[in-house]
Amino acid sequence: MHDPGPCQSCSQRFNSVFCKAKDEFINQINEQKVCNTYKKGQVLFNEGAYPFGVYCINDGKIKLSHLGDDGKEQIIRLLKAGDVLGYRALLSGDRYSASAVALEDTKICFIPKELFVNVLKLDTGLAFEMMKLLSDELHKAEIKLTHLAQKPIRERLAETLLFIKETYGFEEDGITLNVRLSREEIANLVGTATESAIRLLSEFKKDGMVELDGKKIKILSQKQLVKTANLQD
Amino acid sequence: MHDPGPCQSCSQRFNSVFCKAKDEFINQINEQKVCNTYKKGQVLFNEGAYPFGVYCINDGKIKLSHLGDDGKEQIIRLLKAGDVLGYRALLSGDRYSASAVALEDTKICFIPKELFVNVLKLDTGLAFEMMKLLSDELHKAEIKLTHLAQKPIRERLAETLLFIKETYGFEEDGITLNVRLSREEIANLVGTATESAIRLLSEFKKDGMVELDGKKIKILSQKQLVKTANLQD
DNA sequence: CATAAAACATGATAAGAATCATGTTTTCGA
DNA sequence: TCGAAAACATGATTCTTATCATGTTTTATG
Repeated sequence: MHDPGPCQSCSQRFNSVFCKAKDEFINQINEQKVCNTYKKGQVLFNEGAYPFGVYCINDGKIKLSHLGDDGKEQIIRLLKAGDVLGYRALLSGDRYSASAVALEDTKICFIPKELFVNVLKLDTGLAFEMMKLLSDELHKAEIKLTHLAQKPIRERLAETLLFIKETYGFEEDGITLNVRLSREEIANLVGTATESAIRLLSEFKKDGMVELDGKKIKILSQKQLVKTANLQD
Repeated sequence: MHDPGPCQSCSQRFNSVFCKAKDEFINQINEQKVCNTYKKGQVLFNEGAYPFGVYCINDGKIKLSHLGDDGKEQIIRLLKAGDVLGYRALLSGDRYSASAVALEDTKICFIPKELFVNVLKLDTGLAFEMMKLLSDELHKAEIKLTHLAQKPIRERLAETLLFIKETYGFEEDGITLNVRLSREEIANLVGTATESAIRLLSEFKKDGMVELDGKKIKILSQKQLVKTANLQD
């Protein structure tokens, strides 16, 4: 349990999809929210479980991942403060299709399903924000899908490093990725074998693109990384 | 130009996402819709263009595809009568991220952006249907993404054939897939090289799972195909 | 109907990536 | 702080898949 204070003055108030929700509803959410702290590695929800609401990250980092048919993890999204999760299953009327696990100690507020749906019904602006969020996620998924189908692993790893940087940014030094991921997690993000991810990271190091220090990854040449990723736009 | 008659009595009235829209809005859509016929191979819209509305398929089949960074097509969705397309870009406020091409002669109604957005604002039920549609598509994309990352091509081809069957069904004979796709298109759906798709289809034939007659594909053993696809659920 | 172009097919080869094996380093809990 | 387990690293090998090459069949079009 933690107390991030009222939603109205939450540090993420204008970062999340709720940014445009009417004050009236923000007040309601504030009254009904339940806040919690999750330790690194703790599970918010598991694939297959029923959703009872949505989660709003106040501080910390979360990974969302599927289990493939042969039991291998595929990380489908990385989430940070201000991000909302759990809405996909809820809006589909499904069970969760992915598990959510904290990548570090994370503060999260839970908003019950009934309230969320009710606010969504009454606040058109929020509904449109939700549709935009879903559309954007769908877009990203389709791009990723195309890259998985068409790009070699070297390019995808470079792209993944850039994606991690976009998502979590750098530490104060301006070059160290601001998240600790295991090599296996990086592989499960790229969609490859752990050994391949390790090997290619070593190559990237040899090529002077990154510096490796345990789980710390420093980006030495973003330019070269972009080139290696071979992105069109 | 074609006249499918009024939306109120459209054959797809209760097949599309508009199934639950209020009569009042169906009337408005009916007044403002513009219907058109597209010949096989004709383009509805191109990746990069601005969306001016959404399309509702009255009859026919459409493929939605991205161009990968190296110019290779990746088919991301197959659409049929009752399906709506073009909403992703519109709701994101983006340009189209995919092109839409008719797989056969297709009758389509166009609904202008302003009307669509307006109806979405006023009809909560429709907004929720849209959110459900987007969530379902996102779910499918995430599953496909996982399979692309983790499954061998043989399994993915089997899965693709089953997917085509789910989408378009069989012809009157009950075994021939009710769509004509080139081997290249099948490959671009699976995410593989054309030659690999051809080769594996031949193997499937040898194994007695399918029968091939030009672009006609007959499913001889769906059971075996499911097994080959190695699906969990 | 003839003919060119596109699509299909199949073999050979090469490249990419997974898997297996083994050793080292780091992490974490008793 | 010690010891076991997990994570990391790297080489060797195998398997999968793409690419290249060539020939055949189908399709479209003047």
